[in-house]
Amino acid sequence: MENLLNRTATHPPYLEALNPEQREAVFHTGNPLLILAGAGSGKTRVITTKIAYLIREKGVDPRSILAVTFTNRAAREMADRARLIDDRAAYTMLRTFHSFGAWFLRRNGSFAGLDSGFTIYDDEDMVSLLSLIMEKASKGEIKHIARSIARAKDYFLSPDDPHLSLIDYRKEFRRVYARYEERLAQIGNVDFGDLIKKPVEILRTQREVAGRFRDRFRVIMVDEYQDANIAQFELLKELCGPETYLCVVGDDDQSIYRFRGAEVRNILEFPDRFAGTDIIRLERNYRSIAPILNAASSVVNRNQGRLGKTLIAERGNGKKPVLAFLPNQDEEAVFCAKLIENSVHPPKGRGSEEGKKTGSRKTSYADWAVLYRTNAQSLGFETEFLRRHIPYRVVGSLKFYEREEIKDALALLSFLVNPKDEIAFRRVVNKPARGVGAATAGRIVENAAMDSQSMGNLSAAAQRLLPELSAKARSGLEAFLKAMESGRETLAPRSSKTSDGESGTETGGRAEEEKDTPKKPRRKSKKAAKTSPDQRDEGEKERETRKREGLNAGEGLSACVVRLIQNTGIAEYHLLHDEIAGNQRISNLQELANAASLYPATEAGLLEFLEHIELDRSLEYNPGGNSADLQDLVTLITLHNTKGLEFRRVIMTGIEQGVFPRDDKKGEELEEERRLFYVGATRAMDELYLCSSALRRLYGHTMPMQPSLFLYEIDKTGLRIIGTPPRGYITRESQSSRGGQKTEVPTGTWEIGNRIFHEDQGYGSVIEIRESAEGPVVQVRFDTGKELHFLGLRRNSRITKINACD
DNA sequence: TAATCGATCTTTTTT
DNA sequence: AGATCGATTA
Repeated sequence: MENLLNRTATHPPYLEALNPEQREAVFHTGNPLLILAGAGSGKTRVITTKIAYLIREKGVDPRSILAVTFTNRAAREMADRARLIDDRAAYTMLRTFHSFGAWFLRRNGSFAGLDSGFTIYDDEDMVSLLSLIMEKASKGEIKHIARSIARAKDYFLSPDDPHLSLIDYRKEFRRVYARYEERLAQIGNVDFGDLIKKPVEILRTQREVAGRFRDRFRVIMVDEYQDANIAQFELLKELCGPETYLCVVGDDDQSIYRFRGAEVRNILEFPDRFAGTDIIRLERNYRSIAPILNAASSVVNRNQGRLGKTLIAERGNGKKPVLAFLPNQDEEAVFCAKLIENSVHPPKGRGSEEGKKTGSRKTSYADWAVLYRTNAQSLGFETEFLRRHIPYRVVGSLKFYEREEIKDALALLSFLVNPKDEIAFRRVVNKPARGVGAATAGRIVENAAMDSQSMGNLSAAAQRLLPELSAKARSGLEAFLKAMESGRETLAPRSSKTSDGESGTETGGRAEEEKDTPKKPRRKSKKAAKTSPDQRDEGEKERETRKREGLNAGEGLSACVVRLIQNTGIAEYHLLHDEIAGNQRISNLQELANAASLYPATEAGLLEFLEHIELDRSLEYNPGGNSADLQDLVTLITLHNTKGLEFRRVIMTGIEQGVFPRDDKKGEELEEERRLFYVGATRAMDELYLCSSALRRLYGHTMPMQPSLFLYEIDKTGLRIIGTPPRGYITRESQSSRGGQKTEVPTGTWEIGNRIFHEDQGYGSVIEIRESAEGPVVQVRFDTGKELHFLGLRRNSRITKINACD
């Protein structure tokens, strides 16, 4: 078949660019197709080309194509690239799994007792709801249960499922989960898991709905299939009828979301689940030079459970990856900064030579990415980069929306669209204090539940209860209700009974498409979650007073936001409540209002705004001036977030045992960490740097670190090693059987001559040891010449023994 | 009733 | 270091 395809006359240029395997994947029809696409093998190109090909060569209606991704970024990129080939691609439905689920439920949720005006609860809301159910439990327990419930939904397990104990074996789990579901149903909202689980349930029970969807989507494509969880697999199964063409793309070596319920099993067993599956492998890597690919592969090759594939480096040979041993995390940041500075502004004399090596291409900040395992690690790099004026952006899910004041404002908005939202109501009804305490709030909630008339409407219940309350509570509650009403007034009257009357008949079907397609209010609110400290100027003062008197209401929905946060007193509350950060909080609220201005001042617009916030919190901020023309930035990013991205030069940091991988990782979890390493390393096109520090501040203390297990799994001859390797690294064979072996420096015993590190004093040596009632006292002479005594066994000691490796 | 202090505990990844 | 919890205080 491949030969045949190759011989076929001339293809349009957009197809000419493909290699034979890619072309085969694009042309494939009929059976289900599994594309095993290694890192950098051009899978996005295949999917987007395939969409375009189906539309223009096969006459497929773009509206009958559904393409699902896992991240909003991937969805966006795919849409852009497909549209570039053929603008009709704009009419394909290209969404994340969760946004597709939300879209589905807005139209068909009534079959699950869901009103179209639902909002989506995030993890924090989940915890709030659970704490109402588990009154006596600690926050930790509640969080644990919340995780279990989320996981249960990932695995498509309901409270009555016999397999539930596989998720959480505790007896009460089933009961709590059931009550949680009940309560959530009463409120009329959904959590993340529901966005997948509920559509499956509806498709299974409503044959007519399932029929309509199968009718509509004749082609379904799934990107990053290795990240699909069981519930998502079930959703695909329900969407696929006998006529549906299903094509999934994935790479088992890049499965890094197991902790979130992703099942590699899905991809491994795909051919068994979908009869007659054809498999196409894309193994030509166009991104990285061979030495980088070798290093990445040699780590992931240690894994047991994988399909196994061999990537071919189409770009050929090049520079070996650099393995840098640094003394501590501050030096690590300095190392990165210098590396970047030197490449962007090469020291004179060496510049031309450097230029030859990397080709004539000029190096820019944007060529660089600094990768780390946990978000917290970004801080050190930010500090160092700020100091050196290295422009950077931080990519990650933004905590902006998790801030107290923002959550408060969102709760007000949520309560406006869904007056049954108990969580939102409880959050803001007594904020600021209005004399409506938890007891009164509880009464209102109960009353709303009892009374059949109000159908759980808390506003109505509150209104009704007013006469029975104490004078203080009454006036407070009245003020709250009035403030909510004032917010409602800013919204255009519900014109044509928006979308909630479509009980049943509505489908993913015909005419409502216009609003799903390209327009979408883009432009992100580029707000820094952290603000650079040196931002206070004189103009600030003036703005402050203006804010004190009233935030400026822009157009659209922002009027609603502003009205609510003013009239409820939430703005004032935060201003007065937090002496230090009050003003910051106000400007955060203003920022939220600005973001809202992009949406129409209608109930539908408000829903859209809320959904957008829940479903896409990815945001990046660059703390330097946010002048739009400053686009040449270094990228700071977690390993997880890099999937799908590529950079010319990548620095992977913190490759130490205990950080990456964490010490408690073993078995399947350790394999996932290896895959994470693989993902990170294969982002690099030209240059890869691996950093490992001897000391790291961790849990508030400076800890001695050992190189990551993964560094032992790479052949040393394939690396260029700089810095001082710890004892043992050079001599130890690269072997796989090193796992679990602990190599710590014992702190309990002290000898004269031991090298130590003190968090304030720096490095030093033990010069004397005495016994005391409280254990050994060590006398240390620091390299600065200073001498101090320490209790050698104190657990929270600020002094740390280190390997004398230099 | 709420704020505050100190002791104690837990440290990921994200739609 | 930061979050969280309990007890104590105003």
